[in-house]
Amino acid sequence: MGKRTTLRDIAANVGLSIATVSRALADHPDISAETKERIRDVAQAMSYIPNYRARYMRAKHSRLIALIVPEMNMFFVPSMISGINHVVQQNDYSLIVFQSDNAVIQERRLVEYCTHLSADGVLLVLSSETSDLQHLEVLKECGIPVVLLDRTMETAKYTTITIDDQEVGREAASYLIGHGHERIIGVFSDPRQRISALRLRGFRRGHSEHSIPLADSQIVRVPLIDELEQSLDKALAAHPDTTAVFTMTDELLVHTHYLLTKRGLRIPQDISLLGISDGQAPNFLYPNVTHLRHSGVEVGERTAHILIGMIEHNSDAMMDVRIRTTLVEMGSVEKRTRGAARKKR
Amino acid sequence: MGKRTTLRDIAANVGLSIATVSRALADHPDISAETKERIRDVAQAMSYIPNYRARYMRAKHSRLIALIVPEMNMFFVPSMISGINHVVQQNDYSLIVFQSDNAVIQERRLVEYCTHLSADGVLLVLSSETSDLQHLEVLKECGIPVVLLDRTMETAKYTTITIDDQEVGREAASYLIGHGHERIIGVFSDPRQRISALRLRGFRRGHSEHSIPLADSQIVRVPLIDELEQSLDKALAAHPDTTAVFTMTDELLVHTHYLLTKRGLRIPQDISLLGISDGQAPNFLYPNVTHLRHSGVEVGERTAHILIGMIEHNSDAMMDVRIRTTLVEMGSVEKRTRGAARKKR
DNA sequence: ACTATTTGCGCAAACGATTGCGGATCTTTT
DNA sequence: AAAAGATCCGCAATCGTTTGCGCAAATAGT
Repeated sequence: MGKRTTLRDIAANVGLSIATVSRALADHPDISAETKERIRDVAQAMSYIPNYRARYMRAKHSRLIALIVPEMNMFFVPSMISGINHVVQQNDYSLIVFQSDNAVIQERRLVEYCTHLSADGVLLVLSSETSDLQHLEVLKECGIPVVLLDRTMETAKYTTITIDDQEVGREAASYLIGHGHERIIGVFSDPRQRISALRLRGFRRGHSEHSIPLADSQIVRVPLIDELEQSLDKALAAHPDTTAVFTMTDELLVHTHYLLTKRGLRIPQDISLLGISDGQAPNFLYPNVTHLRHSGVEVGERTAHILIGMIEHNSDAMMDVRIRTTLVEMGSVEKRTRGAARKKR
Repeated sequence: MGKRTTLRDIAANVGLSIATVSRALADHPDISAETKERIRDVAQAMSYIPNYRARYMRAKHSRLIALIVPEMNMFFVPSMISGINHVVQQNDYSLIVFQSDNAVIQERRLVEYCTHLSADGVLLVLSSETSDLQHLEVLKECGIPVVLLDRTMETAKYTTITIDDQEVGREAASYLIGHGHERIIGVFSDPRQRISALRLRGFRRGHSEHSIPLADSQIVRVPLIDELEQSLDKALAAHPDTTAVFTMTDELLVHTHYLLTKRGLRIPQDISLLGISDGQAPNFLYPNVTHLRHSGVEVGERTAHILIGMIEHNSDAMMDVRIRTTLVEMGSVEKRTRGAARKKR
C-alpha cells in the first residue's frame, strides 16, 4: 500500500542526489564517512528496502534459479529440493519451483516461462512424457545454462547429473545373487523411461554375468502404481521358487513391502527384499530394508553447485556426472545356501 | 551471451516506434491489423522474448509468491507444495520456495528477502523456534499479504490456515474410546509447538468427555524422532494394558508402526493404531492404518487461493480457516468389548 | 467545403536502481 | 600565487517495458 521508500525519497530527505545515496549505501569510497552515516541513518529511519528487481534489471541477471520437476513425489524429490535449496541460498540465489505434472506441454511452457523471468539457470527433471529436447533450445538461445538431473535422455547435449542407473541395476542383481538368490523378481516402473530401461538392463547384465537365467516373467513393469499388486501376484505365482525381490524406486519399494507383508510373507525369512533408495523409507519399514543408497540431498547439492558454476564462469562445458551409490545392509536380505528353495511359512 | 532482442530491436527493424511495437504485441486496438501482423512476424523471426521483470517493475508487482517452510519433510510438505503450486501456476504467478531450517534467524532473513524481491505475497509455515511474529511486521509495512499455514501461533494477527488441531485430537481419542479402547498411548512431538500442544489438549479432552482417565505417562513426547523408541518402550512398559496407540503426525506414525511391529505386536490384533495423516503413509503400511485425513493438497490449494485473493483484492481482512479432517477407516483399529484386556500373542 | 470524429502512430515520462564522467571545492605542492 | 592533486558529489544515461497524451492524416457528418 504505502509506497516503499526509494533512493529518491532518501535523496530528497537528506538533500543529496540519488547517485550519492546509492553510493553511500553501497559503501563506495567516493563518499565521505559522515555523509555515509547520515544517509544510512535516514535510510534506516525511513525503513528503506532496496528493490532487487530494479537492481538486477540493470545488471542483467536475476539471481533466480528455476527448478522444474514432474511431480512432488514424497520420495527423493523433497530431499533433492532440500539439497538444491541449501546451496542456492548459500550463494545468494533464489530457487523458484515449477511442476510439469509429467506433461511435455507443461514442461515446454515452463521452460519458456523461465526465459521470460530471465532465470539465471534452470534445473530440470524431465517429465516421463518427454521424448526430445527441442524445447530446451530456447534456453540455449538466451544463454541460460541448464542441467538435467535424475532422469535424462540419450542425446546428452546437456549437462547431466544422474546416478549410474545401469550400474546400480547390475549391483543389485549381483548382490542378491552373491547372497545365494537365484530366482529374483525385479520390480520396475514404466519401461519407456530411460531410468527404468537402464536399471533393468543392468539388472539383466548382473544376472548374465553370474550365468543366472532371468525370465521375462520375472520382470514386473508397473507404469501405474495401482497395477503393482496384480503384476506382482502374477510374477510370484509364475515363480514360486522366488527368494528375493528387487525394487528400483522408493515408491515401488514401500508398496512392494506392503504387498509382500500382506501376503503373509516374512522378510527376510520367506523372501528377501532389496531396493534403491535415498534412505528414508528403508528406516521405517520393518524390517529395515537393505538398499543401494543415493542421497537426494547430495544429488541436489552437487547439481546446484554445478549449475552455479556454469552461471558464474559462463561455462558451457558439458558434463555427465554420475552420483555413486552405496550399499546399506539392513537385514532384509537373507544369505542362502546355493539352491535352497524358499521356506514355507 | 547474445543479447536478447528487445522491443527496441524490433522497432528499429520494422521502422516503427517502440511504443507501437509494444502495443502491437499487446494487441492494442490503436494499432492497425497489418502493422500488428508485420510486427508479430518480425518479433517471431527475431525470436523476441518479453522481459517480465522490466514489465512487472513498471507495474509494481512481481507475480512472485514466496513460500517459506521449516524443512522439506517427506510427509505433508510435498503434497502441500504441490497444491500450492497448482493454483499459483494456474493464476500466472510463480512460486519461489525457501527453507528456514527451523531457525528463526533464517526465517527473519528470508522474510526480509521476500521484501527485497517484492514478492506479491508470502506463505509461511512457522519454524518451531519461532515464538513471536515481530519479524513479519516488515511485510505489513510493504503491504505484502501473508498467510500462515499448518503451524501457527496464538496471536492471530495474520490470516491463518490450519486444521482444527484441538478438535482432531479430541476426535482421535473419542474414536478409539468409542471402539472400546480405554488405555491409549498418545505419541506427540515437541510439546512447545502449538500444533502439538493443541492436539494433546484435544486428546485429553476426548478422554475426559468419556470419563476415561489419562495418565501423564500415557503421553509420549518426542522432540526428536530418535527418542521415540525409548519413550515408547517406557510408556508401553508402564501400561501393559495398553490397547491402542495414537500418533499425531505422519512421521510419528510410520516410526511408531515400525517400532510396534519390531516389538512383535500385531496390528490390530495385539494393539490398535490411529494416526493423523495426509493419507499416503497409511497406504503402504501393513495393515493400512486408520487415520484422520487432512489432504496436504487441499491445504495448499486453499491457502494459495486465499493468498491470491488477498493480493488481487488488496484485502487485508484477516481470516482463520480450519481445514476439516475426515476419518478414514482402514483396519488398524480393532473394536473391543469394554474392559477386555490386551490379548497375548 | 468546413468542421467533427476516428484511426494509427510517436514522444516522453515513469518504474528504481547503478555508474562513467565531469565539476566543484579544498588541500597540497612548487 | 598559480598549478596540481584529492576529495566529494551530481548529471545523465541506461536496463526493457508500459501508457497518457498529443498530433497528423483519413474518414465522416452537415
